[in-house]
Amino acid sequence: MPLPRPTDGELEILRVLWQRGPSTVREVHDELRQSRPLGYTTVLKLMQIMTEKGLVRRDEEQRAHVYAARHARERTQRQLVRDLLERVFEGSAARLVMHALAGKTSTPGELRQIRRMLDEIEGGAR
Amino acid sequence: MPLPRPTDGELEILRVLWQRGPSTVREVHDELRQSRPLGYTTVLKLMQIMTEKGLVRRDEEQRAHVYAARHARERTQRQLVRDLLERVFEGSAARLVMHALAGKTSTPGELRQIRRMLDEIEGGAR
DNA sequence: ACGGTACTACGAAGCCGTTCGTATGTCAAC
DNA sequence: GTTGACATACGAACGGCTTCGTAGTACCGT
Repeated sequence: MPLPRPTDGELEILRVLWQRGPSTVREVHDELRQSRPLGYTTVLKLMQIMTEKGLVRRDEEQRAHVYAARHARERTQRQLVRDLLERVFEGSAARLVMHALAGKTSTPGELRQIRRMLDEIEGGAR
Repeated sequence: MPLPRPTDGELEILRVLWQRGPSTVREVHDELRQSRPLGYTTVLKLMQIMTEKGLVRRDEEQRAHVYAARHARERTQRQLVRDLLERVFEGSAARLVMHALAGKTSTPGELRQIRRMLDEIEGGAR
């Protein structure tokens, strides 16, 4: 069973977990509520489903269960980029990269980092 | 009304329309059927919904209506990249780029093209 | 003219994602 | 012990996506 692509709502929760580390439903809810109104049990239910799907792990030691993202942010990001690549760019990473660079301004430091990455790729292939 | 993010099924159809140009339901269906079993009316219904949403345009001159993607592939790609950027990368284009480059091997020509793009960006900022 | 073929339109079912209300359980403090 | 605060579990409603069956209609060949 390949881990499923997180839905929009699930991604919101994962973002909080990645940023905060292991958290209770209340903590996640408090966080999310700051950007939009949202019932407590809504978050609870969602996180229960995410547990079933294997997107998060649940520690039931305490009365208030503690949830943690099952996979590191980087791994999930990589999965989603790969997914977009296949569905929309027919595998051409370069086209995706160019859209990303064109659409959003990056800092000089980031650009330098990308160049370094290109160097590594070309160096390794040689 | 901002144009909605295409669903997975809609994206499949858009890919065919971008590749083939304006097409009838039958032509799209014939194409899609080669990768997976799929009823004719399923494709029809989906394309009707896409028309309502404004994702495609429909020419009803002929008995078999001719559908065309409303927006060029590049524009939709840009939209989806931007969307992923906000939802998953919190706006950091560089992080997205690096995942894209790391995950999939690119050809030397593509890599050169990316470098040229970096040059343009830095040149413009100076 | 008739029969078959091909097309559109429509409705409905099934599943999933999101949302919330309610029921139930636990714990601490008074 | 009773009450209040707070937790989980669960069911249900609602909408959206996907799928298909059926009905109606236009066209073409014989």
